[in-house]
Amino acid sequence: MAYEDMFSALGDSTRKTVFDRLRLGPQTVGALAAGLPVSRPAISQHLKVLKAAGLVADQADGTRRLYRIDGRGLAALRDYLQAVCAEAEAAHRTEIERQMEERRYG
Amino acid sequence: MAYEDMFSALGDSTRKTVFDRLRLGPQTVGALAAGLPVSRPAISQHLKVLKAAGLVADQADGTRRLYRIDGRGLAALRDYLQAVCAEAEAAHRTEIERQMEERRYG
DNA sequence: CAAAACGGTAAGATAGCGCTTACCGTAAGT
DNA sequence: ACTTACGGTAAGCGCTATCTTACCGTTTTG
Repeated sequence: MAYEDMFSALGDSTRKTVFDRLRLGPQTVGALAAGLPVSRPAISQHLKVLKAAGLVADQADGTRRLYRIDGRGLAALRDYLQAVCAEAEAAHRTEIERQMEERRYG
Repeated sequence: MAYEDMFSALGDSTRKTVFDRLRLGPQTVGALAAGLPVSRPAISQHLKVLKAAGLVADQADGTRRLYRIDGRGLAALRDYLQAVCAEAEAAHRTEIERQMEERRYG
């Protein structure tokens, strides 16, 4: 399940922080690691997970490697939540309606 | 961070399944456990996590206890993703524009 | 061609998560 | 009042995720 991979990826504290750093713009692995209290290899591993989940994309730039947020994966997750939200809201409305009905005739 | 708790909650396979079951309507703990390959206490623990994350709400009904999806927490998460999405799209647009500029004058 | 910069991967240690069984409290039925 | 149904909590165990250090390949630089 792809959605689950995304949720799981953003569910880790360090990974969520890396993701939020990338919101400021594309970053190299070293730059990301420099601002966090974990080693560079750890960041590499986290980026691998985020990439597998479709939340970030990478691009070679010499010996460096630029990582950026992948808007497509993000949009997919947003659409999923939007759908569930609409569903829940509809269920809530019919529930309210049912209670009104109950009060009138029950 | 509340968003992180939500992501983490939905990042677990069993918990995501429980959540999806609740999309069909309010359910008791026993009913949820009956349809899954884990014990009832495990379901209780998962529901506790989902509740702490603000994704589900519970309501006593005799000795039973009805769990339902909490639309407010869900909406908050959706809004967060919507904001990040808009941000990423804006960044993407300015990036495209920068490249066009580069091609014209660079 | 040598050296340095950058980053991915392997191996291993440790902490935390998810599961189970056992137990307890509370509410409903007889 | 006794029994049954329902569900939350505690204790313990195994597994996986995350971290570290060590190592290697690739690309730029002197």
